[in-house]
Amino acid sequence: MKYHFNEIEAKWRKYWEENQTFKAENQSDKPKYYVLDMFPYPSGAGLHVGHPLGYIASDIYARYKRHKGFNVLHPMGYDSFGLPAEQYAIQTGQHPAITTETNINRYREQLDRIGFSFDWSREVRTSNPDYYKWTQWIFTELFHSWYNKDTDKAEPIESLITRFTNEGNGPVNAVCDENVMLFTSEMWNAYDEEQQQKILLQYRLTYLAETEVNWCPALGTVLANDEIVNGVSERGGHPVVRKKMKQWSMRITAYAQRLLDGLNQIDWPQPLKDSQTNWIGKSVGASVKFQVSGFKFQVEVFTTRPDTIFGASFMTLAPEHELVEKITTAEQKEAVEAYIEQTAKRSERERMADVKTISGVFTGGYAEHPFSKEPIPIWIGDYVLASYGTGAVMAVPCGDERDYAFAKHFNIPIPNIFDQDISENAFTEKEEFKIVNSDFLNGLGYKEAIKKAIEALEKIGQGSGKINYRLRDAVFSRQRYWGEPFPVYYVNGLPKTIDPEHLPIQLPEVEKYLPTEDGQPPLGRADVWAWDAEKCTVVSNELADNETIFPLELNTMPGWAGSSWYLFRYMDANNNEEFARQEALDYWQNVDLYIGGSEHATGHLLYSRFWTKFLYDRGFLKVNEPFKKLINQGMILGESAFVYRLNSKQIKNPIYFSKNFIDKVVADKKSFTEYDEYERIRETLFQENRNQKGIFNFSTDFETSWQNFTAIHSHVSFVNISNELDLGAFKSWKPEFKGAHFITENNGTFKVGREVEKMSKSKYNVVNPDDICDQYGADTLRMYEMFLGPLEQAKPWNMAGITGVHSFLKKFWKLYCDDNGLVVTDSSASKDSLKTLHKTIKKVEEDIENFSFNTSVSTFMIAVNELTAQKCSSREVLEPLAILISPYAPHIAEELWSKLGHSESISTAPFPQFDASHLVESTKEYPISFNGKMRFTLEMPLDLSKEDIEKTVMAHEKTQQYLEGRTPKKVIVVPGKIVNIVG
RNA sequence: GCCUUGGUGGCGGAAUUGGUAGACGCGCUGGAUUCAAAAUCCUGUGUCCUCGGACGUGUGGGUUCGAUUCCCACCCAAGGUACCA
Repeated sequence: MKYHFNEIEAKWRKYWEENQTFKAENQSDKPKYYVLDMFPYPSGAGLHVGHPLGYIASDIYARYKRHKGFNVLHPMGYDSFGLPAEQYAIQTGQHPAITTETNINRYREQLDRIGFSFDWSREVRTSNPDYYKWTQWIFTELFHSWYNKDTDKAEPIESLITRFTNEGNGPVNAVCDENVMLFTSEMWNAYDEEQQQKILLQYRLTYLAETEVNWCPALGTVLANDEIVNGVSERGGHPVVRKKMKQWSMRITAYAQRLLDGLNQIDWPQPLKDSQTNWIGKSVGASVKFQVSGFKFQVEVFTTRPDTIFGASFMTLAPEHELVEKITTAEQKEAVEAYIEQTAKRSERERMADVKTISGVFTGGYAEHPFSKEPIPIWIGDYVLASYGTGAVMAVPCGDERDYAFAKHFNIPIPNIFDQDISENAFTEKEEFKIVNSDFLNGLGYKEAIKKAIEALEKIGQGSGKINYRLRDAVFSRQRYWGEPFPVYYVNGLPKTIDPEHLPIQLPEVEKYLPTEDGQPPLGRADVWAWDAEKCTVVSNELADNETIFPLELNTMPGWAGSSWYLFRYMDANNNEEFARQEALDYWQNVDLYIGGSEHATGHLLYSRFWTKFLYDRGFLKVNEPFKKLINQGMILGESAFVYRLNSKQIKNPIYFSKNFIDKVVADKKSFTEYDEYERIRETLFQENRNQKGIFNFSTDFETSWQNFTAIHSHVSFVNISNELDLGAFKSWKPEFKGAHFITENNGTFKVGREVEKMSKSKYNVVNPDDICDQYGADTLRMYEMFLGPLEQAKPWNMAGITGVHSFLKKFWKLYCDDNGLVVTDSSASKDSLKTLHKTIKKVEEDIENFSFNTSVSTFMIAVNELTAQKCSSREVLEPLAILISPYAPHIAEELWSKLGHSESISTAPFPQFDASHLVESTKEYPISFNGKMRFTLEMPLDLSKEDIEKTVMAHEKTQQYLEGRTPKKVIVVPGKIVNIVG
C-alpha cells in the first residue's frame, strides 16, 4: 500500500467537515485555550505560500492543545472591507460585495486544502451587516462615553451630564479638547440643548474635529502620507493640498498611559512592545508659559528640560502656530508670510526628510523670561512641528543640538548654563554637570534642578510638571464607500447617534463608487440616505425636511474598526442580540495565542488594545488586554527570476543574455567582442538586421558593465532548481519575447538571475500553495513550511528542500504499511525503539511549547530514521508516534490512526506521556579534551566518581600519547559532561 | 541618528544552565538496483595540508580549564522610527 496523499487528504478533509471535528463548545469541563490568527484581507490574488506560514504554526499549536486535553477555540474569518475591492468597483462597476464574496470563496478553497482545524461555524466577515452592526454599536458606546481621569476609566456620558448639572465643569478632571471653556452648573443649566451638545462633543471618546488632511481635489479624496510623492499624488500625479476637514476622531490618547502599563502584563515580542512604546512616546517634563511682550496672552511650550530654563535665548513656533499672525510685527510681516507660504508648499514628509537645511524667520515679537524677565525673541521655524506638544519650543541652544544649529545659523546668542565646554557642540548629557548662571538653580544637577524649576514655575503660576505623549488621537473617518457606515445623522449640523435597536445601518446603493463632483465622499451619491427619526428607518434624501428627517453621515469607518474587536465576536459569532453573550465572553476571556505579522505593531494591535480597554471600562468585558501571547511570524519572500536585456537602440529585436555569460564578461573586464560567442551572435543579428548598417556598432554598446542591461522579471514557474529558464515556455509567455534573441551558455542552457523580494503578482514570483498540494500534498507543505527555519524569521521560499520532507513522509508511512497493508504488530518494542520514542516525545513537546517547529521536523526525521534502522513495527511505539506527528501532518496521521483500528479521529487522542526511565543511560561517551580541544572519546560508567574518572583517563594510552610525557597542570572533570586536561 | 533583531559549511539551518561546532534536510561525490530513466537504498562531504596535524561560528580584544554562548569596542545586514522639544 503506497502513500497516496491526494486520496488520503481529500478523505480526511471530508471527514472533518462532516463530523464537525473542530467545532468548539462554549461550555466544557476542559480548560479553555484560544488560538487566533490575524484574519486575512481576501485579495483577488488569492493565497500564496507565505500566507499559510502563521496559520500552520497556530494550527499545530491548536491541535497540540487538543491532544493535551484543552477545549480549543481556533476560528477564522475575513477582514473584508478594504480598498482593493473598492478600486476594482470604480474600474468595473462591480459591487465590492460581489468581488469580496468571490475572493472569499477562493480563499476558503485554498485554506481548506491545507487541512486547518478551524471552527468554521464561527466565521466572521467584517463587511457583513450582522457583524458591522456591532462595530457600529461600539462606536455609539464610545460616543456616549467620556474619560474620567480621577477614576482613570471611561464612564457613561450621563455621569458627566450629572456633574455638569451639579457642579459645572470646573471640578471635572476629564480627557477632553484643549479649548474647553469653563462653566458653572448655573451656566450649564441655562445653556440650550444645542450648546450642551456642542460642549459634550468636546468630551466624548469619539468626537468630530477639524483635522488637517492631504486633500487631492482631482481624485476627490484624502490621501495617506505614503500616497504622496514629491507633493503630488502617486496615482496620476495630481496636486495635493493640506486641507482642514471635519472628521471623526477617537480619543485614544486618554488611554496612552494604560496602553504603556499594559505592555508589562502581556507576553509579546520585545521589538513589538518597543515599537508600541516608541509610538506612544511618553516624555516627562514641564509646561512653561511665557508672557508675550506687549500682549495679554502667553505662549505655552513643553520642555523635557525645565532645568535649562535660564539657557533659553529665543523661542521657536511652528509656522502654523495660531499666535504667529498676532505677534508678527509690521516690519517682519512680509518675510514671515513668505516663509509660511514656502513651508506650506512642502509636504509634511518632505519637511521631515530634509533635516539638514536650517530655516526660519524672526517674527519681530518678544516674550519675557519668567524669571529673569529678559526679552526673548520669538522666531518661527519648520523644525518645530505643529502636531507635537504645543507647537512651540523654548530654545536652549547650549543644551540642544537643533537649537544650537539654529542659533549658530542666525547668529543668536548662545548663553552657557553648564560647567561644560559648548564651543563646538551643544552639551546634551543629563549627567555629570552642574548648572551655572542660573540664579536659584546654580550648582544643582539634572534631577534636583528640574524639581526646583518646576516648583518655582508653579509658584509664579507660569508652568507645571507635565507629561506629553507623541501618540495622537486617531482619525476615524474615511472618504470611501467600502467600509462601515457611521450610525450617525445630523440635526442642525450636530451629530446624533442611532439607537442600537435600529442597527445595522446598511451601506446604501450608489451608482458609482467615486467621490461626488463637489468633493463629497461616495456615500454622497446615495439617493436613499437620510434618517427618519420618527420611523427610525433610512429613507430617501428627497424626504429630508430638517424636522424629523435628517442627513446621514457620508464618511465610512477605517479598516481598523472591524478588526479591533473581532476576537470577541468569534466567542459567540452568530448572536443577534449582543456582540457576544456574557457567558461566552466570560468563558473564553481573551486570546491565549495570537499569531500574525509585525506590520500591525502600531495599527491594529494598538487600536485593538484601546477598544478592549474601553469595553472593559464600560463593563462589557472582564479582560483589559485582547492578546495574552503574541508571536510574529516572519514573511516568506519570493525568489524573483530575472532575464537581462541588452540596452541598444540599434537592434530590431531585443537580445537577452544568460546571466552567467554576463557575469563572465563583467568579471573578466573584457569587451564582449573578445569572446568567441560574439561571432555567433553577430552573424545572427546581421541576418536579421541586414538592412540596418548600425548593427556593427553593436560591439561598443556591450561593454563590461551591468548597467548596459535591463533586468526583467520572468515568471518563476519557467525556471527550474538550477536557475535554468524554459525558453520555449518563456517565449510564448508574452509577445515581446517571441522574436527576441536568447544568448545561451555553451551547453545551450539559459540562466536567470535571482533576487529575494516580497511576493507579489507584479513580480511574477508568487508560488501558489495549491500547486504544492497537488504535487506533494498538504502534509508535505505544512511540514516543509515549518522546516524552512525559525517561525519568526523572514525567509525566501525555495523548493530545493521540499523533496527531503516529502520522502520523509513516505518513509514514515513505510514504518506502518508495506505493499500488502498494515505491518504494525502487537509485539513489544525493543529498548532502543522505546528510547527513540520517548526522546522524540520530550523534544517535540518542548519544541511546540517554544514555537520551535523547525527543529521538531528534524526530530521526526531522526526518529523515523532510527525506527526504520531498528525495524520497529510495534504498536506500542508507532501509535504514540502517530499522535506526535498529527499536529504537523494531520491527514497522514488520521489515516494511519484509522488503519490502526481506531474509529474516532486522532485529533483528541491524549498526547503521549514522556517517561524519562527509557532514556536512562548507564554509561557516557566522555569527550576527552586537551587545553579545550577535543581529542578522543572514552566510554565510562555514569556513576563513576570524579577521582575514578580522572584515574581512568590518565591511565589511558591515548592520553599518554597526547601528553607526550608532560605532566598535566590540572585535570578538569565534570561528571556526565567532559574531561579537560590542561598542560 | 535612535530603537530592535540578526551575522555559523556550497545552501536552509542545529547546538539545553559556558562543556564533542556544523544535528536534520538540500546540493554535491562515489556506489547498488535498472537496457535506460524515475523512484529507492548505501557511502562520503567545514576549510587547508607535508595526512601527523593546523585553522575554523562577522572583526578585534577580554573573562575562563574550556566561549557560537558571557563582557567591551567595532563592522555589516534586515525591520521599525525619525527635527518629539
